[in-house]
Amino acid sequence: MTTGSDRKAGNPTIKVVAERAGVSVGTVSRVLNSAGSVSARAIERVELAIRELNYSPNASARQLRTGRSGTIGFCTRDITNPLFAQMARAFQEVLEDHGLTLLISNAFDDPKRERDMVRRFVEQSVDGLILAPSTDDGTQIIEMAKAQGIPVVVLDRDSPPPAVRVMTEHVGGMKQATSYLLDLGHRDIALTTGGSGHLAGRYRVEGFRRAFEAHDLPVPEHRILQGAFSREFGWRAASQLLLSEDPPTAIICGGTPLLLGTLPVVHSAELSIPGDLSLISCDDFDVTQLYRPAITVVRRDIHAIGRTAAQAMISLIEGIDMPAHANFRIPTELVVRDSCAPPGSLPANPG
Amino acid sequence: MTTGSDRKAGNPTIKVVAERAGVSVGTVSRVLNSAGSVSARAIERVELAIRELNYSPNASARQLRTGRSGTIGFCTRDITNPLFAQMARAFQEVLEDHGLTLLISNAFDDPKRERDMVRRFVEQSVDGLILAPSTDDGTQIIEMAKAQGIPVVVLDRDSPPPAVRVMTEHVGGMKQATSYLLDLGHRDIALTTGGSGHLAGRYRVEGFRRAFEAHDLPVPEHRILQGAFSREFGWRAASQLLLSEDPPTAIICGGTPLLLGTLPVVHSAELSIPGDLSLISCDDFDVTQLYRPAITVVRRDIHAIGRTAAQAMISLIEGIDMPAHANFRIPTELVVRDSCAPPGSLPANPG
DNA sequence: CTGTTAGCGCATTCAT
DNA sequence: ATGAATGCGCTAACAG
Repeated sequence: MTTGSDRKAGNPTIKVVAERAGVSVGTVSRVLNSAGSVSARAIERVELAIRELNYSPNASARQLRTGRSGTIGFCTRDITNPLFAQMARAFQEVLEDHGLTLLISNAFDDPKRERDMVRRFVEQSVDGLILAPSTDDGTQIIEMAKAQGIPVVVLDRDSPPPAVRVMTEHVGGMKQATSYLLDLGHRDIALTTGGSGHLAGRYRVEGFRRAFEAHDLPVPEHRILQGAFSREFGWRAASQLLLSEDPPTAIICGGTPLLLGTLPVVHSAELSIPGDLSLISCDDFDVTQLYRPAITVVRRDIHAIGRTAAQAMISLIEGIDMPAHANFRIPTELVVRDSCAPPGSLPANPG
Repeated sequence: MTTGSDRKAGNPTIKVVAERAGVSVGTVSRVLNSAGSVSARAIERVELAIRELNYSPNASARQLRTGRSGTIGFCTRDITNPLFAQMARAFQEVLEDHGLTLLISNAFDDPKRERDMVRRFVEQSVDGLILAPSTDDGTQIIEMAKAQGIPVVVLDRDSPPPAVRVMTEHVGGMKQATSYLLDLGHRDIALTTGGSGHLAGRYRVEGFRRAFEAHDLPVPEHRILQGAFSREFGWRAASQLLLSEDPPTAIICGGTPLLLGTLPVVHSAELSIPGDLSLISCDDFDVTQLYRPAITVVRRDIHAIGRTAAQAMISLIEGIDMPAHANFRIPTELVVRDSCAPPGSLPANPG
């Protein structure tokens, strides 16, 4: 006996249910959708038939007919990143309450795949799309979705209207983190973050600069390393920074993947934190909380972001009036832990 | 101007494309599916029309007609868990090569939601389902899917045939880890892991026991804490273990969430690793690699598991003969790092 | 309150 | 090589 043989068992259709219940398909459809009025007796008989047949309506047919699917697509850059994983959870929490199902897909940080996934979602007639495109090219994707009249919520990224945006106060958050280091006495601070194609990257750089300006200090442009929001780049940047003749006394990592790339370099260079190097990361997940010393972070409420985005989506779908280019801004908070100290607290790296 | 107004822009249909290209819908369909034979000239005209109209076929209609959707559903217990997130990536890698799209859903560790999600997937007529049910009750879910004739691959869990299973060698892995500790001189070793409703939980306990038996030592049943694969339970178990009069000299955490729950307790009890306590975890992710001291783990190749499962799925779908109850077993490997030492290496916790 | 019917967009069979 | 016609399962409009 082999598997893969008995495909297409031919599930019961609404017609079979109708026959079994001794009513018409119209009536079955009405009880299925709690629409129109049906006699208690009919409801009972239909429900019985449904149970007996283990009937489950064919979503394709329903979608074809109604144009709606009851699903929302979320296209992540990398589902492996806790940022997106946690957001997905938050989305789901509110979408569920509205009978919507979240479908998650993973673009591997590849713009081409991203486009494919969005197209898939559109073809599947999702009722809405939550996007966090990997580059500003993402605009194209957003347009694509909107051209189909599908409501779009965009995360941490600019977007042509009408699309609702949910953004983080990166500028303020980064300015606060940088100022904190400056106040501690650091002057040689480095920032590693995502590329300029990313709004989040640009804003972080902006906040970094503003802190120096507010302190009447020159901005150390050469300490701004802007590459990608990847572990890989985090590693490269940290290597360049820490393995040089003249390492900075502090590093701010503009995202968890950057931190994950930085830590191994810190370890292999046998640098102690915060003795040899002060460290701040953006976003607060397991590593930052459990690492010893615990890492100071610029935190944002992922859950709040997720809920806000999902709520906005609901409003869009339900046709509730909403400013064409609504823009929700989520604040950040500096969580001070043990990874920062005044520079030179301990003798520098032997060598 | 408000959003949420211009819904249902009425995407072009195959009929519109046909008119524009000056051919029949049948011909358009043929070029769309590279089926039958079409003249080069017709192909050209159709493709042009498609581009001009930015046409994209309606998946619902296609699915309704063919019964296939080109999608595989993956129902995770918790997408926030790197285990599932990484598996998802691996699935995708191979599915993509076969033109299949992975749809991920998140069950929040709730069997009821799990059932809902699977039902959703079935209704959406996914071509296959990859499941890792949260409890043995999951059997019901699996049956549900199979009743519809949908190929199912089950991860780390028993299942009634026909469903392909991909399992980890938990018994051997745990036995090896326990033996390692035993050989180091530990006698009071605790194991925290998921409940008995989980195959992975049962197998780990089994391996733990076998190690003691192989050393002709009595099995410390009272040190086996079997609850859930959650951070919450990890925390409770560790608290009970470490905040007692008589703490064990070593703990094995049967999964990353357990470790994440254990670490905070270790910190607040001000225990040093491996001085006061030796620690081993199952599965190797960021925390275990980057934590100082780096944590010894029972590693399994998540990527291999994912690829194997996806390959099996492809075989099932393509109707390739495969033993009805095929069972792939994935080995584990003990990665020794710095979190274990002989017991009593340092004076115990003051008190 | 209920039955009948048209048609959603597409793949496919049968002619030609 | 192509066009015409049929029906996948369902909802919604209409008639009764």
